[in-house]
This record gives sequence, C-alpha cells and structure tokens, in this order.
Amino acid sequence: MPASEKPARVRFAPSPTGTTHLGSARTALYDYLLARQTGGQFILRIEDTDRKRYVPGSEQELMASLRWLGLEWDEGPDVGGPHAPYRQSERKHIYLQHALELVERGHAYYCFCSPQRLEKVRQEQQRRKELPLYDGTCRRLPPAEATARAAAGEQHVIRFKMPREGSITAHDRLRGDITVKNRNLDDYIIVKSDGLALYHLAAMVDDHLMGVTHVLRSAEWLPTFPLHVHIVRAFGWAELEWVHLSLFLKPSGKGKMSKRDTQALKESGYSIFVEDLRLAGYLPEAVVNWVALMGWSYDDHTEFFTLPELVEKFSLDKLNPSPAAMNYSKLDHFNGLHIRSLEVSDLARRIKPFLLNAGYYLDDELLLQVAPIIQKRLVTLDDAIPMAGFFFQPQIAPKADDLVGKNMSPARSAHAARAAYALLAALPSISLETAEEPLRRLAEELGLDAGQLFGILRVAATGQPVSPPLFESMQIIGKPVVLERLKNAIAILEGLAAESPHPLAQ
RNA sequence: GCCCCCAUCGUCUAGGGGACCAGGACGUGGCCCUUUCAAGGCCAAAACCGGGGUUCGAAUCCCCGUGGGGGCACCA
Repeated sequence: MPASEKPARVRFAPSPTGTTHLGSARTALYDYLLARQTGGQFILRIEDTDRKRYVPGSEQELMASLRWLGLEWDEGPDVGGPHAPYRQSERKHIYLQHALELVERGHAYYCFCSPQRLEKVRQEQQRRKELPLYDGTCRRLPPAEATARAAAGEQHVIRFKMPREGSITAHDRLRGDITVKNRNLDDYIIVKSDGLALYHLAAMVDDHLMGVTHVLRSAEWLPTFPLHVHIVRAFGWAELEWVHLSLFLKPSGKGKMSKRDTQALKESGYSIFVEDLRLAGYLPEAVVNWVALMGWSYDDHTEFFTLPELVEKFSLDKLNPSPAAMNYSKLDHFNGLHIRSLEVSDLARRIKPFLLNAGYYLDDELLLQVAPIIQKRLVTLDDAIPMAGFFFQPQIAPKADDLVGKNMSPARSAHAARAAYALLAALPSISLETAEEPLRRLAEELGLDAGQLFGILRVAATGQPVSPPLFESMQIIGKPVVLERLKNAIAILEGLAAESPHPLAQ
C-alpha cells in the first residue's frame, strides 16, 4: 500500500440539482479511495445553498447511486458525524459569521449595488471587450458608513476585497503552481442579499471547519481556484491539497456533455447518469472500474480492478490532467469482464430483477441452471432477456422459416427432425454427454453437417436461431418438453413442405 | 473578447533525456477454436500537433505558435 499520503479527510460535495453523473461518480470514487487507502474519512456534504436550483429527490438519488457503486461515507447528512450538520442550507449562520469576520478584518465589504446596475456595467464592459469585473463603487465606501447602512436594513451583498496589485500562486497537485494576476480576479460576491453564502465562501469555511485535507473536484473549478485560495489565506487557515481532476468530454471528445448530447446518448442506449447505467444492466463493479481508469492508470498491463484493489493501488501521483472522452465500448468490455468474474449464484441474483421486470415468471432453480450457460455471452444483465427469456416461457413460437435447415428444403428438414426425434426419444435423458455423439452420427448418416441438424434442433427447442449452447439448453428444458417442441416443429416443417412449389428441391 | 487549463494510435493511456524504428487496453480487420451467438487464443493496421531552442542525444526540458477544452452569475 502506498503510504505516501497522511490519513486524508476528503469530502464529496455535490449540489442536489440533478441526477448523479459519471463525473461526480469518479470524483466520489477517488475521494473514497483516498480516504480508505490512507485510513482517513470520506465525508458527504450537500451543497444546497442555491434554493432556486434545488431538485427535490436528487439527494436521495445521489445517496442511492453512491451506495450502489459501493462508496459508503463516514460522515454525512444521513449518518451524522462530529461536524454536523452536513447540509449547507443548515449552516447559514456559520458562513455569515465568517463573512462578517472578513469584513471586520478588511478582506470583504458590503455592496449595495442593484443587480440591474451591475448588469448594465457588465454589458458595457463586454461591448468594450474588457474582463467583466465589478467596477468597485461600494469598495470605495467608508467602512463605517457601509456598516451603518447595512445595519439599517438596506439590501446588500458581501464581496471579497480582491487585492488590486500583485498576483497569487496556488498549487494544484496535477498541474503544479498556477499563478494569476490579482487584477484579473473579481471582487466576488460571497454572501447573497438573502444572507446565504455562495459556494466560494461556504465550501472554504466548511472544508476548514470539517478538517478536510484534500480537495478533489472537477477542473471546471480551476478559474475560481485562486479566489478560494485567497479566501483561505485571508482567514489564515492551513493550505489544502488541491486536486483538480480532468474533465470528462462527450464520446466524440468535442466538449463536455450538453443537455442535447445527454439525450442523444440515451437514444443510443447509453447514459452519463449512474442511475440509467444501473437500469440498463451495468454492474457497479464495471462502472467503477471504467471510471477509475479515466484520468488514472496503474501500469501498462493491469486494467481489471475491483474496488478493494483500487483502494490498494490508487495514487494521486498517477492522475492525468488532460480531458478524457468517455469510451462506452470500453464500459461494455468491463461489464462483460465483471459479469464473467461473478459467482454463478451472484449472477443469477443480479439477473433476476431484469427478468422479473420483463414479465418472466421466475423459478430460482431454473435461473441457477441458466446463469452459467449465458455468463460468457452477456454484455449487460439486460441481455439475459432476449438471450434466455425462452427458458421461462411455457410456450415458444418458432418461425417456420427459421426451422428450415441451412441450404435445406422444408421436406428434408422435416425428415431430419423426425430422425432426431426418434433418436432423442430413445435416450434416457438429453445432455451433452448422452446426445451429442449420436446426433453427430445421425447428421453424418443423413448427409448433413452437424451444424445443419443442430440448427434445426436449436430453433425447434428454443424458438430462436441464436441461443445458448444447444445441448446444455435442451438439458435444462428437459426431455419431455424438447420432444413436445420437436413434434411441433416437425408439424410446421411438414406443412411448409406440403405447400412447397418445388417438391424436388432438396 | 479576456483569464485559465490541456496536447502520444479513432478512444482511454504507458512514457518523466539514451532501455522507444513508442508499450498496453477498448474498438476495427484477419486467422484459429466452434452446433448458433459469445467467450478465448494468435496476428495486423493505427499516434509522439508544428516550429525554434537546450543537449553528444528529446515523445520526455524551455519558448513561441497552432489546436482543443474550461471559465467569465446574488449557480455549483
């Protein structure tokens, strides 16, 4: 185990504004891995300071998705912890108190400008192709006057008083030192007129109060990163270890996912939402494995990882700063790999809800027999429905054309089926051991390829031209039912032969 | 427009001055195996954005271009 990091207290801090997507899942995964690897804590904090964007139910979905992925947190809104509450909307007074401290110490000031005026200023700046920054009107107010006006109840916000000169250098774990001139930074609003803090203040206050050591977040935060460091330094708090993770790009690699891309992706059967992937039959193990490898690598030859293995092998030093396009065919590959590594009973357990959902009556014993023969063939759990649904249907309805053997006439197919019926009927039971050899000999006697005969039997017994292995399937279906279905197939083939316009065609 | 980040096969990546006519994985093509479909095995095609430096030597370090991406809210 790499002991390079001290016990890390990390936080995953999503805002409850929508459905959990893969980018969040990866951040949470890395948080979890770092915490578990170093013997630290994984904190879940809900950043719900913007009540306008709050989506009811998203918090529940978020927690369900994290738990589905196997990422349990040590402290959070539902499990509590030493720094509760873990929901920012419940910590309003804490932020306000800290903002006032900043005002008193000259690092922040009251601003009484109306949103309308600010909008006008911004438009003018943009027309003049300038950086749209606050023009500093209230920054020049005498502090005593500003405090008096605020105390008198005048509408106001609190802005951070950005130094006008010089620059700030902050360290990012993946990119090294990042230096920005202070004049390119704004006097950001840190407390809104409703008294609630913005992310910039709230997150920094919480990270400090909660003893967070490492901040892992998306690279989208890089532009405001210097502001956050300014705030931390204004308070005189300990510097954090900043890790800005690479962005996730849409599969084409051209930019991040938009609403439209998200919809288009769904139509092709994939999704960036964890919930959708679960519903589509992906294993949490596969999603974790796939997402872990987008922006992180171990060595050249190992790519298959379980969560415990990732806890052991993960390292911040192997993180890659460049944006990564999502490769869904690789997700499919990982899903197949993880499905194949499952115990049969586990696989059966996971397939069950998909079969049930598709309306198939479920016999657990039967499912346990079916699972091993489809295990190598599944890409998603959902694939079990078209692949093995017939096992759970009392009736099958093979298509007449499918029953005709390859390069054979209906009459000849019927003849072959009758011969196979006689052979199988005489067997004590049907299995690979008992039926394969005799059937191969029969094919030879009939002048057929084994594939031609087996094809007819496959469609007759399973109702479909593509199925799990024939003998294993027939064994599961059972001799009486196989014979009954074969009889039915013979009847269909004979009917087809009777109406055939080419009686001589063989 | 301004600020910031990034830059190796189609995609995810290894590589941190000589071990690289650049390795692995997905995908693609071919072959083998084979009762269908898979799985598995083998093989192949496929990349260091460009230009300058530094150096005996650069995919690797520096600079400049170019390209791509992100951000510029009383959102997070």
